[in-house]
Amino acid sequence: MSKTITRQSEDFSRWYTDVVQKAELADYSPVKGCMVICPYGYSIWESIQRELDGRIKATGCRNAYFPLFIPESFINKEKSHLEGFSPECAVVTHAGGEELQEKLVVRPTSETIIYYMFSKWVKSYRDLPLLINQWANVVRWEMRTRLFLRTSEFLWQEGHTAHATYEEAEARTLQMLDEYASFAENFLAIPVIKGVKSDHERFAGAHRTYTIEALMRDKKCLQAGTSHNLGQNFSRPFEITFLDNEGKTQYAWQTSWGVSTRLIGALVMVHGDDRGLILPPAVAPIQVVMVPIWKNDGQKEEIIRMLGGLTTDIKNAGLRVEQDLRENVTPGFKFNDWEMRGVPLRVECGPKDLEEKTVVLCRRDTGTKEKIPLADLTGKCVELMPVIQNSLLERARLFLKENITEVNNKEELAAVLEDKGGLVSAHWCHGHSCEDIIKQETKATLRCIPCDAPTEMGSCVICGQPSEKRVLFARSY
RNA sequence: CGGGGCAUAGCGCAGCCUGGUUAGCGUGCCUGCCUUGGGAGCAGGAGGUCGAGAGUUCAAAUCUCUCUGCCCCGACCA
Repeated sequence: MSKTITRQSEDFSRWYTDVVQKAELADYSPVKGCMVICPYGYSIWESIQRELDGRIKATGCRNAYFPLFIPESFINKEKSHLEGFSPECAVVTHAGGEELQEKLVVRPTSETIIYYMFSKWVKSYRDLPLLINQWANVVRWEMRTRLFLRTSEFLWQEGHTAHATYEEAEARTLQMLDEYASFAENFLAIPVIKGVKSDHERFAGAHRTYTIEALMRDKKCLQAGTSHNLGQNFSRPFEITFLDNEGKTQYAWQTSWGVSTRLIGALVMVHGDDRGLILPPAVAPIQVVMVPIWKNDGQKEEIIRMLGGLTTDIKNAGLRVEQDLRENVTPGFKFNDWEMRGVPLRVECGPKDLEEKTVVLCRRDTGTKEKIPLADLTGKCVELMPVIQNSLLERARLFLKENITEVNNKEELAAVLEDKGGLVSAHWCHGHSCEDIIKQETKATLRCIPCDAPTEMGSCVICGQPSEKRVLFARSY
């Protein structure tokens, strides 16, 4: 393994792969397109899970678990769902040494199997709303894969709900979109744009798809989460019906929503720099790392004792702290190593500090080093956590803002996408052919119709037909 | 599925064109010494079906053929 990672400016894509592997987030598996999530990477996922699971439950959902295998006929029940997913499904044809009577699809998403069960569970309007979430792995046989961003198997949570009215389902769809946006911004320090997908980019089987879009440091966009209003598209084929309070049979109105391990890829690409990962304190598995420095055995003992005391203090203050007592590597190596892993704060403690009753505190996000009196260390660490968290969010917000460009014609749109990159805000007629022309000519896709876009009369940058809102286009992952 | 490339130690590579001692280098790993305030140094050591199969030859990592796998570009894509 080489000592340095590729610079972002040199090759962002290689930088990303280097960081993911060298920070030990993930590794390539022997199975094509699949990845191994390493302990450090998995602890980030656990951190995401813990927080998001709490937020989801707070909205009234309960966790459940549905099978990995779905009867092939289930996938076939909803036409656009089938068309969307069947090309990328892994299918089990044999088991127990025999050919199966009905093939089993390894879930690419669980709408069908969950709604089969919903049809058994929902009988009365009193059973609604039904609010279920599951944490699971799903499989989609992608042609081109990238660690965390698109792998054949990935981990996610998928929420599935059933409601008595369209309005309730729409409200739940938007509620979860807001939860995701709030989670991304406040926990991951990733600012996002909330919006609606075009008909073309809509989830296979959905009535309407909402998205949160984030901008990576290479100015490419990433869909960081989605929330779908499914209408009655699934409740009809799966016969999820209930008797309303007038005794009439009604089909349920449904939603589904999810975020995945892709969020880890977003964390890397939104905050990272040439030294590696930068983790916001809220999500960081290790928030403070303690590095001892010594010249001889006498000092070593004394410094380790002092470090141990400080570590306990910091831990008791509620922070996630770890000591790096490895003896076979130098302090310099450790500095670089922990910077690679994105730990927000590093405490250096050596002979000089012992003498002066201080330590050196180094911030990962700014790189600044500060000499701190021993007595002030814990307080300072606690105080810096929200400061760093906020500083990362503000930095990312500014970057996002600076990289949304309004354009008013096709030439401008192409030029901005080519030279500046980022998101372009343009008028569009809602026609699929215009969307497609832009994709063909600029490789940019329609990311979303932003929820907060003001009404503004204009004309489609391709066909010139009237438009009431600007929408966002960008090249994306 | 179309175009291009690669396959030799855990990882990254050289050797192949022009066949010929015991297949080498960097890094990582192990042991010891010495070091430690920004990726230390020295010494010793372990580690190889040279992707698989067949052929040519006295002799194949090296030449020929077949197969397999992977990577890049395109096409495709929640």
